[in-house]
Amino acid sequence: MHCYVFGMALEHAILVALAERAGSGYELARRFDKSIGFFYGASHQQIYRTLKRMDGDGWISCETVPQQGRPDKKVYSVGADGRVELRRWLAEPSSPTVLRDELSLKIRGASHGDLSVLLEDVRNHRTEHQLRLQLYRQLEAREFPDPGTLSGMALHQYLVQRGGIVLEEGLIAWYDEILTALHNDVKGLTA
Amino acid sequence: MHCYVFGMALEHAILVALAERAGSGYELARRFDKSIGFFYGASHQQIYRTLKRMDGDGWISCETVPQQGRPDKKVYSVGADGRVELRRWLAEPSSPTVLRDELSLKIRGASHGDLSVLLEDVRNHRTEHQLRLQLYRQLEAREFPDPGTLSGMALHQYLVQRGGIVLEEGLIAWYDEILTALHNDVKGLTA
DNA sequence: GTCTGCATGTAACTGGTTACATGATTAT
DNA sequence: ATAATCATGTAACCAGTTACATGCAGAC
Repeated sequence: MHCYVFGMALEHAILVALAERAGSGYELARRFDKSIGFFYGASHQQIYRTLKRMDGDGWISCETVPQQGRPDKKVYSVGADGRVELRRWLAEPSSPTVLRDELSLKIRGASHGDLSVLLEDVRNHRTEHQLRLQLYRQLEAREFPDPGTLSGMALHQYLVQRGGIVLEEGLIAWYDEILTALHNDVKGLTA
Repeated sequence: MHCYVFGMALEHAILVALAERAGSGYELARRFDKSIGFFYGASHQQIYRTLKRMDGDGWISCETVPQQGRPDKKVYSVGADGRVELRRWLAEPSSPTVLRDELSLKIRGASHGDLSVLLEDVRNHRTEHQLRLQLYRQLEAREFPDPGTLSGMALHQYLVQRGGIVLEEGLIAWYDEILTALHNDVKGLTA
């Protein structure tokens, strides 16, 4: 009767982010809106709370930085214990990918509701993911103009970016398939 | 100051499942291990708890069915109020796709740990998703041999299945990209 | 004067995970 | 004997969401 203890991974996401570059809670929240956050979302409240706990555990340390014209900020950086924990966590088998997609559930239950409203929903999701894909491709072109030459950290960041692109492309192809199939289906029913 | 209230979607997943076919908590847990569950995971404890609440809310009703040689089971089915709620929920804009992938986080932080251990982890994930993809393709071939002729519920189920296939293919392509790139990187460093 | 950005948090709630608990039947 | 499948749950805990709360600076 074995049992893996997964979870509490936001701490590790923050550890990775702070190991790349020290930063404040606010700034981490911005970073989690982009890059890292696309694979691991987190709200600012969650981030502040977790930073406090990690500071208490001695994984990170905090320095208050006064600024002119702006509120003070607390800049956190990874300490020795945090680096040990990061290493430990990296060596651990990672938990399976979790996908939670309400839209696919609605597609599955589509016959119990209004199909045209649902199609509008699919179109909206498609638009959103199309925008995100464009953003990813822009970032890719700007930050990694010559992928063949990358190594180390830059290569790792590039590979994660690639994952985002591949997934978004897949989603969009899927939305198109849904729209085509259900559009034909609606026409077939009303004709 | 608008605010969408998302969440509590397991109830709706169960509503969709029970609208397809009435069933017990145990049986729903089995179904959530397959098909629906790939896009919306849920443990049996969660399912039992939620079924109880939904019964209390009058969305579903329960009938105890005695069996020979097996424990009694409680078979739930969707009632009138549940069907109303299902309709209401279907018309609502659906929450964005949530992806939580620890592995991509580890790739990003790879330089702070042992790369070969991480590559093993990527290989394991690849194997798991390859198996799942094979399963999906088997199901597709068995249940939907002639996709062009589908309509209604069968078409909707097929489309969700297609989403699974597209996503798994994307993930596997990504894992291969990672393995190729990091394998070269490791060789470059040790050479 | 109003909105956006910077910057930090608390409190209440909801949803999800883990561990524990029981007990019969069937197959190896 | 031992494990797997069928079948149901409770309790404690942990993680994530939503709402509320404050306050300054600079742009329009």
